[in-house]
Amino acid sequence: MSDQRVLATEFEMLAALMEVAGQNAFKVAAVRRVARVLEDFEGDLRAVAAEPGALESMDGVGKSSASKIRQWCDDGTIAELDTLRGEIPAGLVPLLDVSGLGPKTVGRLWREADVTDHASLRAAIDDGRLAALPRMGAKTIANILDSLNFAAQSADRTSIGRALPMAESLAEDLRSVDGVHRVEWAGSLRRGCETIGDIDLLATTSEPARLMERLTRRPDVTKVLASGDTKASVRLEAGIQVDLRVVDREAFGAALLYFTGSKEHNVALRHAANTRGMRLNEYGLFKDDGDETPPQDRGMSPLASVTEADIYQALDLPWHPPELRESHDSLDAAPPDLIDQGDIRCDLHTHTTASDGHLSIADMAREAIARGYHTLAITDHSKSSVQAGGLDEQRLRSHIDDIRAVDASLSEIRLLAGAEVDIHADGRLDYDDDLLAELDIVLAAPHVSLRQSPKDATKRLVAAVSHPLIHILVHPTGRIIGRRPGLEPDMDALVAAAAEHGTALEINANPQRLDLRDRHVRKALAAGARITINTDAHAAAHFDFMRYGVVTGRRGGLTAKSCINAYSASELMDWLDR
DNA sequence: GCCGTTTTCGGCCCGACTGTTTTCAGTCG
Repeated sequence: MSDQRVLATEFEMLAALMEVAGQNAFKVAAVRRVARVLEDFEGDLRAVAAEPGALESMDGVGKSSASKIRQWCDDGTIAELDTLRGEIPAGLVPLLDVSGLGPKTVGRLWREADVTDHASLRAAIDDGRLAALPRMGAKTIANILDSLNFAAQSADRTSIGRALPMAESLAEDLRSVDGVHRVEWAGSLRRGCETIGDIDLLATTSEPARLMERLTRRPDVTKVLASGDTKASVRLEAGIQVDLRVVDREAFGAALLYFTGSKEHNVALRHAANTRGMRLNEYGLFKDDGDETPPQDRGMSPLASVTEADIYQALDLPWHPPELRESHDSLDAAPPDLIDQGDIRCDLHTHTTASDGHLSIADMAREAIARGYHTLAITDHSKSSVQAGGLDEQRLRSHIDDIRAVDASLSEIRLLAGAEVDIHADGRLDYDDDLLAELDIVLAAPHVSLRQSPKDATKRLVAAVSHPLIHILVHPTGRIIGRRPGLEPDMDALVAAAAEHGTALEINANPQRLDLRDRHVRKALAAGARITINTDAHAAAHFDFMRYGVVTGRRGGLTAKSCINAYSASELMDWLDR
């Protein structure tokens, strides 16, 4: 793992321990912010640390954190963190993730009931120590126990590939309730994050009670966590939490903005409002008259509230698409004109029954035609991918003939004969150049040796993108979200080589991969490299993964102009032949 | 701990809901 990733988890741990120790919440938030900055950092951290003042010039990093980072670079530890680790049991930190337990309660459990981890918390519940504490009623304890049991059997975050279809079906169900005017999802799902914590739904209706009842009485609800006039929270069988808020129609934009987040974007917006003599909450943007009582409770009319765009405009800020509302996105700079799914006109990475796909060449072509594409590349695995039925030289030659034959029979679409060629650990390719030259399109991919050192990975991938016959480096790191981290090449070096040699970098749209990831896309674009978004389809339904790739591109600031898939058929052919 | 067209000190987003309380602390998003 890279220095900054390791250090980010150290700062995250520092923040958690400070919380349990009862330290000032703003300090904790500041430390946590540094963890995020480190998480997002791309480049050579030690080089930056060695340059006087460079760390301090990063947003959110001050003198104290800079000194901790340098300390860690020098001797691998942070004194303050070591001290806290010595004082506070490590087992308390995971308790912060148990729903309903916050820093105050965890601190109390530790100091007043000798709780040090999950197991001792259960023991304290069993032997009645918890019930003996003030403000620890039967319901509170039952909720803690329930959360403990839930946490024990479910993953903490859900892939966007699972959450988005779920949100679509929930929203459809709720839209059918009498009186409902509108239902939309917000939160990290709307921002297109690769994993999401829970599904946030926002609704307008003339009959809130009816809507709340529809959600809380769904057959797949396993627990109702909260249920009020304007808010309900439930847990579904699928192990995911759904929050539903009902808002007034006139306040929908303010509410959507608020519940979409990110938290940091909201804070920045509210700050912007404050400096302009205004006050922003989920009911609208109001003139700040200094009165503590919320303006909407005093019958004040908002300056803006109906749409998100109204609010940005009233703040004199450019509108930000949800995908560009993260902590690292600037509030003042006008966002680029992001690519849309409608801009996508081809899929350049797909598989057939020749290797490990489920459909024939002709069936794949039909799926692509149904999606309005002008071109489809058939790119089965190369010989080293034995487990995937990779093609040896002879089979590939006959596969090329098969693709050309089907292509000749179709007028609606152009089929490209391609291959997804393994990049060996040392950077060599799985086929000879003579054979690669016979293909219309050549993809290179790392499939094995995904734990090699960053240095070796960089060498390997730079060799691939520098090869004159390679058009695209696909799923460049080989990561699988939540399962394996994949390669950690020097992205600066990789995107620079890709830009220099005119090789495109893929955003693999499979929601388990999303590789390149959003921040790498940003880097690639800054270096002038081309991006392509492909589904890696092995079956008909996989063509629909495209939207996850598009949203990842959008999070990286991708425009149609920089994306190969938005080219016309002739532009694409020119690019392939260059 | 961080930051500055209010500020180098004194703030730091703000409201809903729950549970345990007779007015509010803690958590969550």
